[in-house]
Amino acid sequence: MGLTIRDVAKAAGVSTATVSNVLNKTGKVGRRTHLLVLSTVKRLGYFPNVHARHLASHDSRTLGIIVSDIENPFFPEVVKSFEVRARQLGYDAILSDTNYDPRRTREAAERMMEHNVRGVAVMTSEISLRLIHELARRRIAVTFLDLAPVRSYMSNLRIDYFSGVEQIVKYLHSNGHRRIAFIAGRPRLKSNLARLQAYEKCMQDLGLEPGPILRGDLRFEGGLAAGLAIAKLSPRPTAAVAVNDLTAVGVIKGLLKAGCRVPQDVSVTGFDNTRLAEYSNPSITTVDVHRDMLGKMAADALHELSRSADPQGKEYQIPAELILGDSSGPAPSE
Amino acid sequence: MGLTIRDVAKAAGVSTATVSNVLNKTGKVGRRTHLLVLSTVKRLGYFPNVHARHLASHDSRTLGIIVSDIENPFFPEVVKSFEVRARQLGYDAILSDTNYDPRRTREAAERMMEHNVRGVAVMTSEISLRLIHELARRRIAVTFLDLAPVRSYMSNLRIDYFSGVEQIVKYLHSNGHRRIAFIAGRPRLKSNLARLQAYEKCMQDLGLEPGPILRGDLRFEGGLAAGLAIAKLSPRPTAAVAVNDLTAVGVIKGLLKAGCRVPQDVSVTGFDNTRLAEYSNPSITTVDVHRDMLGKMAADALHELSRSADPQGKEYQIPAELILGDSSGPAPSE
DNA sequence: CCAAACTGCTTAAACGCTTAACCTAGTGCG
DNA sequence: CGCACTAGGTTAAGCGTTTAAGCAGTTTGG
Repeated sequence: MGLTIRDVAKAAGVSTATVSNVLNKTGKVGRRTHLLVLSTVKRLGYFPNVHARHLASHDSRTLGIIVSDIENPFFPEVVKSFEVRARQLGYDAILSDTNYDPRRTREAAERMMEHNVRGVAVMTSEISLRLIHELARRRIAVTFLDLAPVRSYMSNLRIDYFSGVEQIVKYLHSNGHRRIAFIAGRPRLKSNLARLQAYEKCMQDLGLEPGPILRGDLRFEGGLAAGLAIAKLSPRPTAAVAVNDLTAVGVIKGLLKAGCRVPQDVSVTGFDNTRLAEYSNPSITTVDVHRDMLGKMAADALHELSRSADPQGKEYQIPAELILGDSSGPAPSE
Repeated sequence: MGLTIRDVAKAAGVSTATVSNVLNKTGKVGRRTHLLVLSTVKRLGYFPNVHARHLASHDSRTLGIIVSDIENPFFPEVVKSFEVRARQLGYDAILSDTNYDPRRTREAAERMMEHNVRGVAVMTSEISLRLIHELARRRIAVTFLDLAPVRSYMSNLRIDYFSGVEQIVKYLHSNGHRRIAFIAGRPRLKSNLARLQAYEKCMQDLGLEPGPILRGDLRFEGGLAAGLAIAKLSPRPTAAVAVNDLTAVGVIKGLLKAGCRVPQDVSVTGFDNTRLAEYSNPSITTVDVHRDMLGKMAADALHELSRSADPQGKEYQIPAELILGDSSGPAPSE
């Protein structure tokens, strides 16, 4: 139904190959013809058909990104910077959301294969080994978030959770806090486990006894319950380190509901530096993991992998940075 | 490089047409052969090439969605429900983010044309009339959000802002509030203007004088400034209706900073029922505009438009629903 | 001054799939 | 029995691009 390259060629009085060469900027076309073709394209309102282009060129010039939940405030910024970077590098970007569901994760990976992507950024942990192999077999570059396998055609983006947690704990310690609680997430998730372990290690390094460790759920509700629980503890912790911002918001609400002031009675910290941290009342002391950088680096890593002849996987470190908010302060004097 | 339909056909000892017919469930293949082909597909790990499929079938079976900013908490849920519904209807879905930039909006629309989408949901106001015509010329179905043009191949999703604002104002009125301020957004945006006009109309209907009307910016900062300003007004309004949740959070913070209690001194309301409303401290009284429904209806509308022979545009109403939070209460006694 | 190299274009063969047209048995029916 | 159907396939012609190969005409270098 639409215009084809043939229509443009006919209108400009050249061959389709010439039109193609102009549009792909191969530099094989003379200046006059080049301009003639461009103006014809514009005049007719022609847009090349992506499907035909990919089919003929054996190259989709597409990168995919699979996230577990676009509604999770962690991801939109990652996705956005990924797409922006992909576009800069000349790629089309497609997004799939798995909703934490392994079946949907499989479908997402299959979609990537159907689209013949050059690379895919996997930012979910629900992916099976079988799928990873399947991707590798097709020479599809992969970057993972926090997962381990640095192999051929696979790179890894590693957020420096340890440093992030360390900065929080040291900051609290230097403000006089000694009883520092931790509100954990789901321990199955590697990124959660890393934070918990970092917390334990840091506490020990400072000569403090870790704990209490409360079980959260990465969600608001878990934080709320933890906040209520902490308020009732005796001796009460003077600080609570939550596994992420959302949980921290819950903790704060729980504490307030139980009559504790934040930060005068209890300091609370979050993790991830989502918008929530800024907009919360009080704003939350948190750790920025540079989500924008994360998306950009994922795209760069995929570009790198898919380009070189010997695609050696790499490990990328993403730094973490303490962001002070109003939810933390000096420990109350005993 | 990858497997082709020919490989599958050869391995199964049938023609490529048969494989194609099996995969497309045309029902033209016998039971035995059907199963044979399916098992061969599975055994080899074959996935059809989307580009070849679309090229040959003259049908991309793809729907697009253009949003202004995926980081804006309004959109992720819309996008998600759009994609889920699109998948249910058998479509692939692609997303473009314009970042409120007209140039990027044009690029997004061009991307949709390159992908030969059957329909596109335009959820941004930065789109030019020229582009809309261009889409119409290609028989690409379009659904807009809050924009007017219900024409051939174009439908419109209209959020019932009036009812939403009316519910808020009436609720405040019934709680004794008489001086109700309004924190506006950018008046150029139709959706913002609609809320402002609804506010003015409702106030008049209740025999109240509209105002003061403060200028916000749809953002946190604008709300903050407005909150500080309201605290200083004399006589001070007892309630502030903000154009959206984010602004409401700012207003609350501004009021608190200026020493006003929320909701004891001033009630504050938001709009959109984003996560923020729930997680804010205090939680915000707001209006739910059913974002999940919005995405689903957009996909349905596009499906409808692109399917029928006479694609008459329709108007869809999205209801609005008051959600009570802790940021509002009875007016203080004078 | 001629072969070689370059410039600027055209021709035509893919790419991996769908689908219309066609073929071959088997089946039902008057 | 003969005819029309049907069920279950196959063959081959595209779909709208890219790109290798080719081909004039012009420039370059020894």
